[in-house]
Amino acid sequence: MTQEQSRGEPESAHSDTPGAPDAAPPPGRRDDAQGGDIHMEARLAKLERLRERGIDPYPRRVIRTQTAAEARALFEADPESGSRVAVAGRIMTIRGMGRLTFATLRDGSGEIQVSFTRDRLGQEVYQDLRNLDLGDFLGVEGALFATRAGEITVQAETCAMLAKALRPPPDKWHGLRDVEQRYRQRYLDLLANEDAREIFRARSIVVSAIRRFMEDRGFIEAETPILVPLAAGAMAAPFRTLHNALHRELFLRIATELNLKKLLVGGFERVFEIGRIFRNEGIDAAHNPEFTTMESYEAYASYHDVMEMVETLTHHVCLLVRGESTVSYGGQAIDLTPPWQRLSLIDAIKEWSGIDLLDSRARSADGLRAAVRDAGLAPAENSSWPQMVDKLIGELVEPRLIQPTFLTDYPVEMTPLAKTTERDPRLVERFEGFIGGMEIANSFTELNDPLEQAARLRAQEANRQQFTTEDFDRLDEDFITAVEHGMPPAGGLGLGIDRLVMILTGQTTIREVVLFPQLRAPE
RNA sequence: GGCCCGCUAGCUCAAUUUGGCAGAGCAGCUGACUCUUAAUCAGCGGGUUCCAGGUUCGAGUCCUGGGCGGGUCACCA
Repeated sequence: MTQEQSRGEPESAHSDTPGAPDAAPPPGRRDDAQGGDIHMEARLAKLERLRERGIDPYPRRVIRTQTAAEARALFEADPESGSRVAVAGRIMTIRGMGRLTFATLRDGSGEIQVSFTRDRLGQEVYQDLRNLDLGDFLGVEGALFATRAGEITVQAETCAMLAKALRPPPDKWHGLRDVEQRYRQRYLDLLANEDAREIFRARSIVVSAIRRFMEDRGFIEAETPILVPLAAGAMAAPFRTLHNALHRELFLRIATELNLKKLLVGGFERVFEIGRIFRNEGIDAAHNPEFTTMESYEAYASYHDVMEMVETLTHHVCLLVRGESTVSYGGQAIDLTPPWQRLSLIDAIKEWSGIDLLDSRARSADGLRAAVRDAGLAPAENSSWPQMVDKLIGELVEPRLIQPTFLTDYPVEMTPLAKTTERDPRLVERFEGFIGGMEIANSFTELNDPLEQAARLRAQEANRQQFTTEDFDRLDEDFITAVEHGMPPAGGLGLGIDRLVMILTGQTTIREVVLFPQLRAPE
């Protein structure tokens, strides 16, 4: 290292060996589960040696005038100029050959090779290179040149330790494979695996593209409470928590729906929220207990308008992320170009199960249960009518909807917040959007009749009593009061961001698109 | 919760079939080397084989129980 330091003992002539290694900590082996081992001891010894040489391993100031990518571009623009640059990054590889050493630095823009020679740096500083390890952050200043092999390289004239790493990076060749460790220590995954970096870059693009798309359409973004006195607006079990000062039980929201609708009452005509919601249920390839949705509400629109918006938005985001309209998912080519297929739920179930949900025999829970059994499924003994419809959709319909499809017009029993259709009061104006056999969107023409809304939610409460499950919505009096003040007709939407990112990045488990997915507690 | 698979050096993996001294590459340490890029070459150190029992002369390997992870089914938007 150069800069201000380098007043050590002149090294004994022949050996390039720096300080004696016997100053290392006691050799007792330990392993604190993270590599508190020989590697860490060696690095701590090097850290100490740097300090003895008067070098701060964690300096406050950094001189960087180019990113790695900028430095390379500079050289490519004019290979003869010998431009001087100052780059900084993490040491990914280092190769010493006597009095010449090459290292590869990586920063946020990419990688660049740097070279050190004893001739240029002097013996003392060159010796200090022995205190470098993979993973350390280093700053290098010098002229650009191309090696015989053509690699653009910074010929170091000075170099400075920017941050010493005490633990080694993942295997530089194999990367990090252990799935659990990839999730628990995502930073190592990002460090080692370009694929992982790409997924989360794509996710960032998706979120920002959705936000811009909505803003361009005149929607304003809202942030509504996550801690709520009643978890309503969807059918799911909530997480509970306790507010100490209020001595009150609170819940984590399971949807942003009801508060956003209150904003419609308040006069905002187009609102959306991108945020985390929480559902206390099982964890699998398609479910993480906390996940991100974009919900939007548009006054004077219907679910037909929302359908158009969803297909346009999804296609737009796909183009931005992938540069084309198609994605490959689970070995199938999927084309997101609008318009997407529209399919009535009643027709879909009739076609794939033979059951006509509007037929009088299928209207009762017992009648439907018999029909579902005839269709080869095994509904639970006391399952409710909506639960069995849900099962039919999940087992027979959803897996077939690989190409983007809107499933439309659901039974009123399973959708308390949507307006009924004009031609059939047993159905509501609702659609769900499916891609790759996975639900990614849910939308209604919102129910704005306060009396009917209250009655429908009371029916949900009654069902929850009868079936003692969480599969029914709750009656939120504050929400009813708001609707009683008058809510404009509106089209609403819930879009699953995580699943959309899965589709767009070709991932088949949600954990690959959530930075820190929920896992069981260690130990 | 049921079933299946996995857990071996810091990392990635062998050895498990047929019970018989637990190995390699990378990383680490020592040395050589001025154009490497998974640098190379020589040498060295490094293991509670996830845990606890059991069978056996002998267990990484077989048996039982447990832990953690993954997959799948069930549950669940």
